[in-house]
Amino acid sequence: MAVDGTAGRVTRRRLRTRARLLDAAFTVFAAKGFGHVSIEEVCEAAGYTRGAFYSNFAGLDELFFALYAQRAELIAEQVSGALAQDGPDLDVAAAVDRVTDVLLLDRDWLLVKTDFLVHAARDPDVARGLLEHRARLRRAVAGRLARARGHTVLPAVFGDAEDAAHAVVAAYDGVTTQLLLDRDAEGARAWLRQLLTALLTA
Amino acid sequence: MAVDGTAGRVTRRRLRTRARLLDAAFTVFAAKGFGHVSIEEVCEAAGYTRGAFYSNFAGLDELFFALYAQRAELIAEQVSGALAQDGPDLDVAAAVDRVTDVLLLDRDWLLVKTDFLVHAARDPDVARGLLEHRARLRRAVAGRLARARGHTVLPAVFGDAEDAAHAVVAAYDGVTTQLLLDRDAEGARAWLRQLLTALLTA
DNA sequence: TGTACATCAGTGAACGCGCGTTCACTGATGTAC
DNA sequence: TGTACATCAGTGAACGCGCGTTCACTGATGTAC
Repeated sequence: MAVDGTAGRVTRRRLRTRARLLDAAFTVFAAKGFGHVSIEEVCEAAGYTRGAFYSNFAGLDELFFALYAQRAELIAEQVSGALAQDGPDLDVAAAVDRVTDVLLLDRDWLLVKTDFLVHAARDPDVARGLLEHRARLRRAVAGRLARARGHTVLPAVFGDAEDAAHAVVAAYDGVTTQLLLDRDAEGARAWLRQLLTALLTA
Repeated sequence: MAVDGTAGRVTRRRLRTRARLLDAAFTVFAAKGFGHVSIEEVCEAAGYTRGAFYSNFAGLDELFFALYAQRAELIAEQVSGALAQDGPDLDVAAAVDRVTDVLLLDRDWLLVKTDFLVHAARDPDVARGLLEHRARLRRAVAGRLARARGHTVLPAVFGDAEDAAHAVVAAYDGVTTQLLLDRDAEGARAWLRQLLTALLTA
């Protein structure tokens, strides 16, 4: 958006190029990790020259951030969808299964996400953005738990639904770490289910 | 070790150089992250020329691995120490506190560890090594839990002590993720304590 | 303990490559009539 | 719908730097007597 308030004319062609660069970047970043990726590699994978890259992004960091933002938005929508799917008093177990499926399905995403975490851990500004995204997901979970409360389950030692949601996120992060190493997606899902059950039932 | 079985004479000087390179590497890796670090930077931080580096390591990967192995060994010893400290029937809470202190104290270590995780996630051979290290820690925890069982606490829905130890590790990993982002070490410790309490008591 | 010698460890300069970054140019796209 | 023109988006070559890697050399260290 320019200073005068116009969007500055974003052509179709530009959007397509940007999208292709982002898609290629996802593949390359997942395969080699941010920090082992050159602009040159991303361009080659996308089928563009480096000039095209600089016409769309200021550098690798900006591309990486855009990539993360795009995918994170996608995931957030899927999670919200999975949580909203059933009525107010249906059991939590089914919701847990659906969310678990969304979150642990794509190993490439887990890799990129962890790369981003480690990047954010060294830059407070980036960290702030990531924390906000996490807070958004957590609130969605908390809302769902609050809705279920009194109907089906009895959360354990946690004060409120926010606290319990925090625990859910921690369990998810913990299981992610294990999954990244042992590549056992089936086991991870079962294990996350078991953990959440232990945490969310009295 | 040479083929003839001799250790090939490791001089004092060599040991010192190696140690200094490793220490400098730890600082530099923690600050910038593996993948944003050049051999040149490590050498400069350590006060050596690049030739010295190549005289001791084949490349950055080898240095990084050596660094991880060294520090992981240190942590493992500290954890074992913290777990063994009290008698067979003292409460788990105190042990939890001590272990928590060891594991969440050094942010630099958490950064390097996560870098290593993300590296291992892309290389099955490296992953195997890391998984073995984790298994060792987990067994130490499981042993401690088994010792306590019947005395003080009643582990929850987990089948055996191994399972419960697995949950402890997951909780630790989950809290680590959060701590890397919000830098709230005090909160992380309190939170890990709460999580472990929720997981390990019925 | 002291000296002479052999070997080792780290130096520092040199080479070259990969790639980040820039920019004049051209073909593609959008707009006005 | 078609044409002419203006602007934009991506091309590809060029430049230069940072740094990985090598290697002949020298000062440090260890050993034998």
